[in-house]
Amino acid sequence: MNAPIFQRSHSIRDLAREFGITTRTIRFYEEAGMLNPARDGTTRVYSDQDRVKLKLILRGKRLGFSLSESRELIDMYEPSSNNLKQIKALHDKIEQRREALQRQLNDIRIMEKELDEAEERCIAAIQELKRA
Amino acid sequence: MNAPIFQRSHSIRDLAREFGITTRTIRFYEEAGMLNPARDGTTRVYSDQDRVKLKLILRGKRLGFSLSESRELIDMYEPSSNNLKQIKALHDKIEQRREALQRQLNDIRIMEKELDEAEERCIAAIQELKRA
DNA sequence: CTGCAGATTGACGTTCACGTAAACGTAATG
DNA sequence: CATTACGTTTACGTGAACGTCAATCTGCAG
Repeated sequence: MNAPIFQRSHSIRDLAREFGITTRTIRFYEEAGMLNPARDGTTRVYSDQDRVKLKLILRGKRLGFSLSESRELIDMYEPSSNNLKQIKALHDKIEQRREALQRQLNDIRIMEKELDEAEERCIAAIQELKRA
Repeated sequence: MNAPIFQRSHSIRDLAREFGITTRTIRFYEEAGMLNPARDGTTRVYSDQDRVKLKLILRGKRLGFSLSESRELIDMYEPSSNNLKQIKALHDKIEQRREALQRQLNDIRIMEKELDEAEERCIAAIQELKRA
């Protein structure tokens, strides 16, 4: 009767603990229409899919995306639409996101280089102080 | 009497135009203590160094850093301190930033992969609709 | 049954990152 | 000289992303 390795459902508290956020935050994402957990009575019950969505939102956040941008990302996982025009619009958004990521990647590379230089100056300053 | 290629000073409007932000934003960054432009009378005069700082702030923004985090990044460029302890603390922060960037880099890689998959599903859906 | 931990729904508060507007100075231009 | 363009400070407004608190409702251990 151990806990199953692959849980199919999670409580709001479990998810909050797992991702290091508060339950308020999770409920807020639901208010924003990004999560639709099932209910056991009034209590929210989160599926593995809900967990994945939450993960996507948080990763988006780490990358500096707004919640509505993250929602776009989530929507890309459900080509539920059967409207060609909508799907093409989605495809465009995917390309836009990809380009945004490329820009970020570039920023990161530049910033890493600059951190390297900053570190060198730092180390040099330490050496200088040691000799003085 | 042409404009010099390397300007030593810039007006607030020039910078705003160059970076696609408003003058209000630039003044706000000054309020936050991240820029200290010289003054010609009351008018702000920005040096090339100020311009670089602004660039750093905006790059930080694109990477999802808060303004105070960006300020930390800026501080790394001026090992003005001659206090060994402070320099070492700075060095630590540089390492922390580097690790944060690594996490971001990882997030980006994952997200790119997921965008690839989303695109595939998208294309598949389009094909499907074409045959129907 | 009692009590208490943990869930829920409002509703209001807060911080960040600016926007917006008012009131004013200054310099060039027609 | 009047207008236009740009600059300044001061102050209040705003949207996003939650925090906090109160009131209420479960479920269950003792």
